[in-house]
Amino acid sequence: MDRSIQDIARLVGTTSRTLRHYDRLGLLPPSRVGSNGYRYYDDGALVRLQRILLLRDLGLGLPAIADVLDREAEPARALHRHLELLRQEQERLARQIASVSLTIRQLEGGEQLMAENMFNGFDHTQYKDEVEQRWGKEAYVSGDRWWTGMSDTERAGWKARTAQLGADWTSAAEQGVAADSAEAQELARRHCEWLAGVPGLPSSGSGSSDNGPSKEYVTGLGDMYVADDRFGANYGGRKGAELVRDALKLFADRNL
Amino acid sequence: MDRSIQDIARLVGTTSRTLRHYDRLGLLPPSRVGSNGYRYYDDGALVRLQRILLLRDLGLGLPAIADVLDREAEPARALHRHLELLRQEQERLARQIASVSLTIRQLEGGEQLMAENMFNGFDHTQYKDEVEQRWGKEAYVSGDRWWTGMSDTERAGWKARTAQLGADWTSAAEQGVAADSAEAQELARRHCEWLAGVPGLPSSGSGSSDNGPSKEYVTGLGDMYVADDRFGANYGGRKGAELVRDALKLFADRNL
DNA sequence: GGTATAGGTTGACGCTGCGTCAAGGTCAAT
DNA sequence: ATTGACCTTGACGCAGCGTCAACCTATACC
Repeated sequence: MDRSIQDIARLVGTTSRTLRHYDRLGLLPPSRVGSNGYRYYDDGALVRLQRILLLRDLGLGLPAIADVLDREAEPARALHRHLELLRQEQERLARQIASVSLTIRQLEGGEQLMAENMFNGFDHTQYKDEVEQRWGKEAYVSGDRWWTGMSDTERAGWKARTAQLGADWTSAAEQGVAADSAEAQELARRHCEWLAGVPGLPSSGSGSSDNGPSKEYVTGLGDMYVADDRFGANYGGRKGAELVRDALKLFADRNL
Repeated sequence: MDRSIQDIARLVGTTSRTLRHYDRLGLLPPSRVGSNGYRYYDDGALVRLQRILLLRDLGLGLPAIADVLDREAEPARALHRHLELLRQEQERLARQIASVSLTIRQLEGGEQLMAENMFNGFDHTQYKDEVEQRWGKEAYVSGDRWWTGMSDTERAGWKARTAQLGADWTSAAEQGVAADSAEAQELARRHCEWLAGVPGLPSSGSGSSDNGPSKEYVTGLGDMYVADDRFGANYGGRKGAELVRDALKLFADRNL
């Protein structure tokens, strides 16, 4: 009545290695072990194996399967939890697919679309004159190289990260957060951190630990946000831009 | 101008461990390494890192990212391939979700967990011999689609027929009908007919008009009914299961 | 100069679910 | 006895780092 490990494996369409694996995990011990060490499985073990494989096909992990089978935990509850996970995973995938599709469209859209994207995110070249005036030609050149040197893909990613910051600023502005509030100051900190990710900006300190943008740069940037509607649009309109400017100035005064 | 590993890591929102990992993979070597072994990154490295993280967020693996960045392989092509993978994964997830949902509904519908699943063609195809080994996963998939693709009325009808068959087997067993009796053999015929309605089952005829289940499949199924109490429960307990098994074997020997 | 603190370095294990050798016993048949 | 099929127990590999561990370095304060 007992069957060898291979017999069982072929019967259910798996491998002997898997069965040994399950044995070691304690998930499916053989019903009998010969004096030679051979594993033998009876019908009971076979049934258990079927259950295991069924649950596995449903996507449950081996520990979860052991839980359901051994502790008689109500399968429905476990499956409900599992379903939640699957749904989340599916959503994550859907978002990823959307991102990839968007990126592809942008890539294939050519230069035109690129320009629009650049403007949408943070078009450094658009402000060539201002940047040059304030920070000199080198700052502009290196910044421009950085930006134009990016592929469309990268620009899209930069845009995405920037968008999160913009969204946070916007919601803060809508909630009437004060510029000197902890929340706004935290946003300001993130904003500076984000700025530091842009190479070629004038740095305040030469030390490695403090290399954010300079105080002047940050305050000037805030002014620019207010002065230029295109910037403000990314931060919740005029009110948002003013919040950004004020919060940045406070933050710069205090920390830079 | 160079920044330490921690600076860079915080800048882009990752960890120094990750950067070391990328270094070891050759994906992102530091722009400079101090005599003390410290890694330093310049703007170029920062840009590259941002590209890496963007592609990673899109779900690409590190080798694929290296491909895109180093070999100047057209990103669009790589992304198209990647998109294909993502879509497949999403479909797989969708099927899994459908399966889990179905299982939950069945559980909450009140009856045996695995039994009905197996009837649906989910799992009992695993009782296959070597020749039929290529069935299985595919049977699972098509079985799932078959079931979830049915309308409610269809499902109800199928369930009713299944239940009727079970009831008839049970009453036959209770009346002590013999496996080789005309009555039991008629039930066996109905049983095979019913089986033929489940897609993805190994068929006896390779291309013939006779596409019922194979002889081996039917006898194996009978063995399973006896081996597994949950099946037996649908056919009047152990006695019922044994009747089904014996009758099926006889029928298979004679007619398949 | 000593020391506290923060940050740097190179290993190396852990996690998931097995696939895939490697080296060597066992069994049934020739 | 030999062959060939099957069995056993390790142990590495994969993806992408997290997480110690053990041990330098840099900076700053007293």
